[in-house]
Amino acid sequence: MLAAERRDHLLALLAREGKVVAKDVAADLGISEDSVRRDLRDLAAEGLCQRVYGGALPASPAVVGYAERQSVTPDGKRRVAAAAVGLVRPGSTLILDGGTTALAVAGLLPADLDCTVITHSPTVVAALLEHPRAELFLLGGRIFKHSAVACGAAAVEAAQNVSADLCLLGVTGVHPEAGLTTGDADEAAMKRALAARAAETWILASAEKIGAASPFRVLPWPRIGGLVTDADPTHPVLERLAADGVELLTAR
Amino acid sequence: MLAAERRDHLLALLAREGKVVAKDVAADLGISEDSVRRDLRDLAAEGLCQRVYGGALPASPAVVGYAERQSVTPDGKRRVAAAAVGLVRPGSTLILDGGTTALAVAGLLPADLDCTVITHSPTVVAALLEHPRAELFLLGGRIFKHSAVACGAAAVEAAQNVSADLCLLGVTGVHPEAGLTTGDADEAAMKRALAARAAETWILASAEKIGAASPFRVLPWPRIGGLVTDADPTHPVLERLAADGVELLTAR
DNA sequence: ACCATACACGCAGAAACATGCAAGAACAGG
DNA sequence: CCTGTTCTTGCATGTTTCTGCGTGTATGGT
Repeated sequence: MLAAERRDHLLALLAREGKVVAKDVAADLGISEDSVRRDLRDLAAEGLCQRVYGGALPASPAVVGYAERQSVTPDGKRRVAAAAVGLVRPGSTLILDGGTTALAVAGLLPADLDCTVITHSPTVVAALLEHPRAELFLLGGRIFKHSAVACGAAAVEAAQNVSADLCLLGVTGVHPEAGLTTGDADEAAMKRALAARAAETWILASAEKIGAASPFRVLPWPRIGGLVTDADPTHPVLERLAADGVELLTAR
Repeated sequence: MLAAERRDHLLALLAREGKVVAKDVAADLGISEDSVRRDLRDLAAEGLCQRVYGGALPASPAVVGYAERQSVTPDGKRRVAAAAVGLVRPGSTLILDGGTTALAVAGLLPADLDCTVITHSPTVVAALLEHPRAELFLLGGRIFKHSAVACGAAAVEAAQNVSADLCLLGVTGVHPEAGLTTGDADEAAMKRALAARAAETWILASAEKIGAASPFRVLPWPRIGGLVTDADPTHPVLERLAADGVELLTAR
């Protein structure tokens, strides 16, 4: 049985039965419960299911729809997201970006987390609906379909009215000269607006983003609180960042 | 039986029966009363139910909305939604409410529909992401979790800046004296704001809503363009509406 | 005021979980 | 074809979480 096959089986089971019990599946397929748990954890990180004690339940259709359009969330993003979760303090206010990495963060936040989450991503909202103690605030605006987030003048303006302790931002490039970059101008403007409204901004960037550059700059790169990545800390770009006083959090 | 599943079961029961008796549920599911009590205590702590001696009652009428999201869209709502789709003109601007009925409308809109959709529901946005020619505008604000839509002052204010040709609004009650009603005050205010920004407002109400009344009024009922329902047009409430000049569209 | 029932609390066994580790398979490069 | 590497998988470990039971207390009905 291939790993991918197992994943498909779990998703199919989830769709058909409405739930998955780790123990039962393990027995049915003749594999260890650990593997099932590992698979479920990965699926949950991609927003394709909701992990619960003993197994998993279907995620909200909105999240599944978005997650399926993306390719599988690579391991790097999952690790980065898991590390970033540690930055979130209970009782604080968090600005959470859109995109797969930020979505993975949302999926990995503890279910009973007591904090306020501000986001411009409908998908992140959907992922956090089941968190009873999380207060959600959605920044509206024109929807940029490619990444399914609100962008444009209205969204940037809406962002002016909020303040937060921490902002977690995903980018597609972390480059010495270009700074922190992304692939769309409106999106870059929105990310910039978000970063400006938080006391501290941390960047989420899996290894393949380090040293890469996209067309539009979000921020000149020393202007951030820290960076979460799974890349080797000895990477020249990261060493230069560290020398500039940017805190690095290495995900493993 | 998973713990999370038990919780869902309790919420569904609460929505369907209007109450939960700890002893009965324990016997039905073959679990100890302590577990049921523990679950109810947790749910109450999350504001999802109201704990009473012997069991629990729904926290607010809005909880019904929450439970509805779990189950499949009933046939009546689907018929109403299908009929409402016919009201949407290509090239026009549409304000679409949150809630299951409006979501069903979103799901039934033709894939190549060329129009602008304004909504305060992240779920509706997710449903329309695959419509390449649809321009989406999301109204942000504090998320009202029970129905997963943006509400509150910020959302109402955001609504002031849009205008549309048609507004499709779901309500939970259509009553001769109470008017058009829903289960939450903020939600009612939001729906009112949406209706005010459209040239014409149509109400979506499946048969069980006709003659029912919820705590909070959205609009006094003659102030609408039309009503889509699958109820019998000879229903006294509908006849009175028709006499007041409200257009009726009967879904079959 | 009395009694039956519901309840909260603490406890202990059981189940689920995360983590580290090692054996094996798949893979890439020479 | 061989070798070193990476990835996967199952197992062992310790930890956390859940659940049912016993005890004593609170509540509501009679």
